[in-house]
Amino acid sequence: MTKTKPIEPDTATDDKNQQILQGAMQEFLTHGYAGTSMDKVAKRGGVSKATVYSYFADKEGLFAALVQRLACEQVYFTVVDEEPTVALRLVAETLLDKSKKTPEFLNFVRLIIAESGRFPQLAQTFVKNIAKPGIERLTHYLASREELKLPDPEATARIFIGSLIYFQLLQEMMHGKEIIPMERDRFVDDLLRLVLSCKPN
Amino acid sequence: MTKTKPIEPDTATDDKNQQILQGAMQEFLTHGYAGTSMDKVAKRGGVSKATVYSYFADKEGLFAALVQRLACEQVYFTVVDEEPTVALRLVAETLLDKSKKTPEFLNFVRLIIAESGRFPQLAQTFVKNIAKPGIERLTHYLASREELKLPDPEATARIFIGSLIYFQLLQEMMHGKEIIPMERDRFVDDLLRLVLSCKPN
DNA sequence: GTCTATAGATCGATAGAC
DNA sequence: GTCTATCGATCTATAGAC
Repeated sequence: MTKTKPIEPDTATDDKNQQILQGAMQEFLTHGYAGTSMDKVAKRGGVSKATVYSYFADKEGLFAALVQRLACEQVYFTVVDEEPTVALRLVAETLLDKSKKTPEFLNFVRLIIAESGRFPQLAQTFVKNIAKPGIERLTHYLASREELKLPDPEATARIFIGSLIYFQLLQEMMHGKEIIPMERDRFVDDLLRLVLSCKPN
Repeated sequence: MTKTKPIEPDTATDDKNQQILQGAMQEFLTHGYAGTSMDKVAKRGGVSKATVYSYFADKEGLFAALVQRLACEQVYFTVVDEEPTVALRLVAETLLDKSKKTPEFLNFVRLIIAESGRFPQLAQTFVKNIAKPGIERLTHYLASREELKLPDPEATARIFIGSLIYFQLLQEMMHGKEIIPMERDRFVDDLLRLVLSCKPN
């Protein structure tokens, strides 16, 4: 903001670097990897194309840097230490609200899936930084609640999260809302019923 | 196969048409929409580029025609009329084996998700022709098995299918197998336990 | 009908001025 | 460091020969 630039050790995140990544994010999230041009990235970031290439080796390097940054920032959901009916419903609603509160997240997931064939290690970055921690948090919670008597908390955690992600995938990402509509609460109710009212034989 | 071409009314599916679509399929499924060039489509189909444009108006038209065809051919899974432990396990294993038996299917789902932002109506074609019938078949089965006493068969069907799709998405499509491994049977066992051993309070 | 050849635009990446 | 200008390749789509 200030015109006089304060003494800023170059260890900090560069200003232009952030500008470029910001512009790159909008382009890649909207048009995908192949559909994004370095010209538009430069224009969107308010710099010249040569400047982009002075900060990133090539298009792949820029894309990888962007995915790394987004994968570090985003958090799927958190689990509060309350009784299951409260905590699990909160997890479900957090997940289902995620695309409303941060609409870029839906596009980010779409982008990762779209490029998971051509950039397998970027998909693995997503799994490692976002999906895995989420599964582990929920697994830990389910295991800690002994009253649930779950024989396999990790499998149940995957079922819980997976069915919610699929719901979002079908209704929002693939625009299935109008074709196979279902109220959010109705789905969550049945999911909670399955996990909570289930006792091993 | 025969050299002498039999009298074939042009109402039937054209030969060149099929060649082009076949070539287009390999290219689009591998490289996505923006990453596919009409030159390569033509080369892969064994025709010239001008011929491609004589059969399809433009790149978007070709892509739409391909998705329409694939969405009509593919079938998610079928439900046999056996007792739940048998029928549901068969559904689960059919779904999880789908990508092994027809590896193009994984790429097809990836492509649909990848382009669901730019081609929403093609995603809806997928939902209408593939996802919705699958959900409806399983819903009908779950509702017909009164011993399950499921209060909301459709929601349960979505949970069942969704958790399986997510498993495939994470383990195979996003290459999460090595990062968060889980045996297929262990996951299916827990999913069946949830659905089968659950009685309403 | 199907081809070759090519137009016109845009791509990723770089050279050279400042 | 950042810019403008540009290269060679590749893109979608079409014109014109056969």
